[in-house]
Amino acid sequence: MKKEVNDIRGLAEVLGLSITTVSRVLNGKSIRYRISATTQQRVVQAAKEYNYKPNKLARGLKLSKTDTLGLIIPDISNPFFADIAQSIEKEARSKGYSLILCDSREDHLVEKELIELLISHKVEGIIIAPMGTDYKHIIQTYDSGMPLVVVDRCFPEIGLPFITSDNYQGGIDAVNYLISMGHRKIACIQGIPKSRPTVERVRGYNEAFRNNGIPVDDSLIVGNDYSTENGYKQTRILFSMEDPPTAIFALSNLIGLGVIKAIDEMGLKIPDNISLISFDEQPYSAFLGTPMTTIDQKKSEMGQLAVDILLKYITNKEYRKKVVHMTLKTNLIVRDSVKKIN
Amino acid sequence: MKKEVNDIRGLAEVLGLSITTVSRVLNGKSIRYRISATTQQRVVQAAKEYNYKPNKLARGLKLSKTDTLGLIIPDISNPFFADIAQSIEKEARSKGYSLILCDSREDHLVEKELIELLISHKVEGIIIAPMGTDYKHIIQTYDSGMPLVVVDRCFPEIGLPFITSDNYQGGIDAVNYLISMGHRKIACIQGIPKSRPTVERVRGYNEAFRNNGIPVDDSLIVGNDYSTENGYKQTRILFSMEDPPTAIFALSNLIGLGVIKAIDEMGLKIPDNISLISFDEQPYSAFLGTPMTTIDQKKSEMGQLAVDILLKYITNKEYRKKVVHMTLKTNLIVRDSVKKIN
DNA sequence: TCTTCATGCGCAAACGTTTGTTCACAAAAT
DNA sequence: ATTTTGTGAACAAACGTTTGCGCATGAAGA
Repeated sequence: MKKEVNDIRGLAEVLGLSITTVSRVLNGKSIRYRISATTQQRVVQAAKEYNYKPNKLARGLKLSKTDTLGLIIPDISNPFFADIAQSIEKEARSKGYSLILCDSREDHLVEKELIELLISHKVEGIIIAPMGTDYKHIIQTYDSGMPLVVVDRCFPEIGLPFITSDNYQGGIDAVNYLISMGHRKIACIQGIPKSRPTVERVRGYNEAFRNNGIPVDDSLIVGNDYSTENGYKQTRILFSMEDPPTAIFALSNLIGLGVIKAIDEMGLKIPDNISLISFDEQPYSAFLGTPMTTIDQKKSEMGQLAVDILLKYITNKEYRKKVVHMTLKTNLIVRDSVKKIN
Repeated sequence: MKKEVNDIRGLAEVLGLSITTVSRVLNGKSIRYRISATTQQRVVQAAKEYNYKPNKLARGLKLSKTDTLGLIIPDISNPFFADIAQSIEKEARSKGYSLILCDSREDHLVEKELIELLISHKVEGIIIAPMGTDYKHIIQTYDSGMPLVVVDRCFPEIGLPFITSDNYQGGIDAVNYLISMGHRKIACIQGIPKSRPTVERVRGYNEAFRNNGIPVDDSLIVGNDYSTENGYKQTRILFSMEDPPTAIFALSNLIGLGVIKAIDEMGLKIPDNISLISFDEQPYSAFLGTPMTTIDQKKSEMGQLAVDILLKYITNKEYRKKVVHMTLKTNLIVRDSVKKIN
């Protein structure tokens, strides 16, 4: 039976060479250090044979290079973020990086701790989809020199690199469409109120009304987070009004699901009794009770670009001065959940 | 401005103490090494003040303790696995562990490489939802001493710890229900044919027929992976037969979605033209065109238990001799996608 | 024959921790 | 006055790598 080799030392021993030489060959520095061709081949061969893989801890300690990125997501069970996470993982690994996954559960304190956790893990960079209401901890991390890019819930007012959807235009498109279908009394169920996607989508909502010369009723802008529960609750409340809206603009796929649940429970029908349009397309969107009209986001592009930019920051110190702000087009997918009225 | 402290050395310097003493205090070994109470307080205070966090690489190298677990998932964009991943992340972190997330994309070769990657990262244990067709690489890793637990796609025939659903009973329940609703010609669209969940669910399918004294038509057991595409394609094929089935048993939520898509495209209705029951409940299941009857799995329990068991393996060498095999009850959720016939 | 040079490889320090052992000092015991 | 004891803290090695520098050896040039 072959000797167990877990060390570079072990490998060096079976080869009768020094650790130094083995390391050099394995790191492709043979020419630079004039290692003979035969030695080179022997080392490579033995490394394969004994399945030697360098210890990433030791390597990371020595080189300050851990081949690891950190990812902080507010809720991985939300398919929107699961999709982003998947594309990030794929892109990262294809570039030789592993991913430490953290789920902040939309908790600000947890988010702070997770950043520190990632730092102590010596990740080379961080991709974060933050809660989106506060950025002190994030900018502080960024300013300390940690390569970092924000996805989805960005902060355009400060110098943090981000990549997100064009939520403003998405909001305009959604509401324009509703208005073009004759709707005037349109409720908007928000995500986290101060988070950028919500702010922008609401801004689009307002802008669409203004463009069409219709006054906005602020009392129809309700809700406070991206969850199904919020969608459900707010819909029930909206329909407890004497004159409920004719349409709802749900600011996330989860909210949309909550709206449907409430509508369902009340024995009402989409779009007969209420029209619905929801942000974020999902595989099931087309197969819901009423196929849903949605605003699609380029999730996999978002993840991929986030990694590419982050990697540029990591490898190119000069590039780090550029603060990349990137906005991805959204796409209105018309189905059956909006009724033409009047 | 305060001096920057990234080192234990830096911290020791500002304190005028040796590295040794600082380390001991921070690791709670003050009594054992007779560090005075005042020194103790000074150290703790300074550590907080300078926000010192030990370098996990150095610590891991020295202690062979990385506080890191590896997770390999075949497809994180599949909400079934996203849910499991979420509960795993939560449970792991609550126990002080971080998670390296890997997505094997149902690719056997990738899966092998990912295991080696995790090993070189010196994770303390691995949770893997494998492709489920081959286990050589997995058992080899396990035998080498790496704590490991398999979730979902297990291999009961070999000595690998696992935790999965009672897919056999789930299959029986589903088909029993269909039969009780008068169905006899029931198609089964499989996941990966040799993977355990599929094998067991199909076994349940057969058993239910036998129990009811009905012969099984093997030609109705079709399909070859857990994807939406598979569900779609097989449904189209099934309906190209002269005498199509009256019901379909879809062996995953993704397959179920594919079935719906095909039915939809053909202008047919669930359950009028075809009944459907699908494995794995999802938040949207209740709100589909026809609210879907499903077999629910205890996903978060699965994740949580996987971590708990893995941690026992890690911390308790004795426990490692026990090979835990755990099976979680499934639950039939009846909705409207199955019609009573005859 | 003696110096110079190219070739091929190894020594040892360093990365940031932890920890067995040792050391210095003062107080107590002899 | 000397030894013992107790107290508090530091020295240095080790974890598995990488790498600047140095050290042999033999061939070529003087």
